[in-house]
Order: sequence, then C-alpha cells, then structure tokens
Amino acid sequence: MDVKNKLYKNQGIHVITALFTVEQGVTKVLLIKRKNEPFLGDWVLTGGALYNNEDLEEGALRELEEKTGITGVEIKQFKAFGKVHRSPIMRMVAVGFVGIIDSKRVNLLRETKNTSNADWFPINKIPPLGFDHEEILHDALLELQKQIVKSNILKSLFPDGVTIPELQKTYEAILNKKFDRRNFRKKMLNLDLIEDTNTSDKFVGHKPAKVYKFKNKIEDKDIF
Amino acid sequence: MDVKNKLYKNQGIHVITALFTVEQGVTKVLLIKRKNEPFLGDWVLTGGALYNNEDLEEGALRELEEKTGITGVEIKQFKAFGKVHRSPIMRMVAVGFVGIIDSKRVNLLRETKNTSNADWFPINKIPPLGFDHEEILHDALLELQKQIVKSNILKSLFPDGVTIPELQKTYEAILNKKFDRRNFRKKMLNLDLIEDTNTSDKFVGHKPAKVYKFKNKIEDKDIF
DNA sequence: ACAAAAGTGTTGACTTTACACCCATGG
DNA sequence: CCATGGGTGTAAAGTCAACACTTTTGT
Repeated sequence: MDVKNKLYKNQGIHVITALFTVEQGVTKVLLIKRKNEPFLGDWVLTGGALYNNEDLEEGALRELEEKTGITGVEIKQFKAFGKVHRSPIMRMVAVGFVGIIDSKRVNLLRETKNTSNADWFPINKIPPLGFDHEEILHDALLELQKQIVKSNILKSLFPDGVTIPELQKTYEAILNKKFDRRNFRKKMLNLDLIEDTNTSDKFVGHKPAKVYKFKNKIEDKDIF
Repeated sequence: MDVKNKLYKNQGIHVITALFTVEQGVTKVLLIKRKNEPFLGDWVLTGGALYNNEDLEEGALRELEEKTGITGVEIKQFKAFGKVHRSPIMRMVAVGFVGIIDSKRVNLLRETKNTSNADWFPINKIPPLGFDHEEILHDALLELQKQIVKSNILKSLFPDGVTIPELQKTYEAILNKKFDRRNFRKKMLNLDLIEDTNTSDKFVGHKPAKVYKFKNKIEDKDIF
C-alpha cells in the first residue's frame, strides 16, 4: 500500500470511551474539557489517538487512564464512527467503547496535561460536545441499555457484589423505567447474569438483602 | 495532532465486507483472491483501504463494487478489528460490514485489476484467509445470525418479495437449525419484519405461496 | 413493638410448542 | 384424480404481568 497516495494518506484512529456511572438513581457520563486545539475548551468523552503499538481496547484504556487516572474498568467496543469531517484536523476514524464504573471507587484526576475539569454529567444535562461526541454518546447509551440485560457489563459497577434492590435502582436509572419489585427479581434471576454469594449486606434498620455477584462468563440466549 | 509523531504516524483504515448469499440451502460468502502483496494469492473478504473523501459505509460499498462489480447491497457495520499486527505493512484498523444478497441477481466480475477468481464459498468450506479475515468472517456470520431475527437485512436477498417457505429454508441455512413449518410461520409473522403483499408466487404444481416483503423500517423490541 | 425495606407465591393472560388435517394448483 | 407442497387450528406447557402479605432487622 502506498502511504503517500493522497486518497488515503494522513489517516488516524481515535479510541473513545463513554464511561458511565450511576449515582443516587441518576445515570452520568464522564466528560473532560480539552486544553488543546481542535475544540479547545469544549467538553468531550475521554479518548484520543490510538498508538501503533497497542490494540484498540488497550488504547482506549490507556487514554482513559491518562486523561482521568481511572483504571480497572471493563469496556466493550460497540461501533466505529467515520464521517469524513468528524475531525477538522485530519481524517480520523473513531472506535467507540462503553463501560460503567462506580464513581465513588475511583480517584478521578480533575486536571491532567491535556484535559481539565474531568467530571460526571447527568445524561440529561450534557453540554455541547466537541467532535462527533454527541452522536457517540447517544449510541453509547443505547449500547449500555442493551448490554445490561445481556452481559455482565455491570460487574465493573458492583465489583464486590450487589443486592437485587440495588440492581433494580440501577436498571431503572439506566433504562429510565420503573419495575415491579417481585417481577424484577424473577426476571433478573432468570437472565442468568448473577449468582448467589450466600452473604447479606450491612444491617441498616431493616431486613438485610442477599448479595449477588455478576458471573464472569455469560452465554448468549437464542431467539429462535 | 502531530502526524509525524511515530507513536501514531502511518495509520490507515480498512473497510471490509462479508457478503453472504444462500444457494439451495447453503450459506456462502464472497471471497476474492489477491493479486498484490501482502497476502498475494490468498483468499480474503472484499474490502480495502478507506479513502479520505468517503464515509465508512461508502468506502465499503465502493470497494465491493471495484473488486466484484456488485452494487445495490445494504450492508451493516458490526465491529472494528484493530490488533497491532493484523496487517504486516502498516498499522491498519478494519471496520467490518455484513450484508446478504441473491447471488443469482448480480453479475459477479471474477477478474478485476487487483483481484481474481471472485467466488462464493460455502461457510463450512472456507480456505485459509489472509490478514485477520478468518476472525472477521467468524464474527460477521454471528452478526448475520443476530440480524436476520431483528432487522430487515434479508431485504437485499429478496428485493421482490419472498414466501414464508422460502424464508424458512433461508433461516434454516443461516442458523443451521430446522423448524416446524406452522410455528415458523407464526414466529415470522410475529417478528414483524415482513408484510403481506396480496400476491402469490408462480405456479409450480402445487398450491401457490403468498408473497411477503420485508418492511423498510423495523422497530427494536425491548426485553425489559 | 414499630418502622423500613426484603423476600415470597398465586392467578389469569399471554406466548410457545407440538402435532394432523385440508387446500390449491399443475400435470 | 393424484402428487406436491402451502396453509391453518388447537390443546398443553411454559412464561409473563399484576398484585398483597409476611419476614428480618435496628431502634
């Protein structure tokens, strides 16, 4: 391949992560403020240019750590974004990842070399975003909504286990719906995403809830 | 962004399409033989380098046409592939697309400038493929299996309409399962992917089958 | 013993599966 | 009128939705 051919010279790859959390029933996403051109001063999702010596997911995790200090997340690739002018500088294709984590468990660096003011934004109060990150965020949220009912993506949010009532609040926040407690419990157990740990949560003035944990491997269910 | 930084200079994007067909109950995929290095003489999926002036899907369709003469397919992006050494020449990230078409309706160019011997291969008789195309094909088939039960991707295979018995053969070929005729019909109609056309197919020595067509818009179904 | 939230079970509605007969057409 | 494959109905099993009472704990 001829790298000098102007049809495809000067291309690059972005790895972008929409990292979500849920705080008191509110779904939030991590945004950072850019300190460089293009889009200087604009809010964006965490991410940046993929290096030549790393796989896509590695790059997304490195960018996440560099720009926010966050490590130990599980992320899932969900879509590539490649409109011709999505970056004003050169031709960049973005590979989007989604993940979710407990914001209280991470030490968020609010200032780094290239970013400032890293913070969690409620998904219904998102400021204008640079690049095509509004589109990426929109698709990421849809992907998150799909993933929570068929993968163990929420394992990163509850690494030490979770009770069914906690899960219900989380699902209600992410899916923006209310569920019947009894039916939610049955459905959750049927989805086969979690397993019993034979422990109960802390005593808080009422009957303690059983603690479950997300399984490590989830198997796909067939529709046909 | 500094294009000279060796951490991320000389990157490029592949757009790769796994184009399927079904012939007499056998699922096949379109492969071409490379005439250039790298992987000269190897079989690969259709695709190539994305141009700077086209979106991802445009690029995939252009490559498909250039290398096989095929036009008028609907394709769906399903995943990006970005292992560091997936291309031996330079760092390339591939964006994978999947589509399906009736092989009898297309005029397949078996020879082009860069490829030769384009042909349909049964998915259980795939030769060794160049690049990481075996992985891409594997994932593409899984994606196709998902798509046929929840999108109108089969519209490209049956642009003029289809009968339920024909559909059943197609589903059985792609999912590699057998279904009960009566229940298949009910499920198919319930999936809400097709609609009645009030016509019947050709007369072939038995009761003619009703012709349905795939809807243009499909709405997602919720699990919760 | 009371407040607060967790846990559980049943009924009716709906959906899915299994299965057998009749129908329309061409030859 | 027969061979071929298309179309339909029903009963039993299973799943889902709606709904109210009992349990465990801390105070």
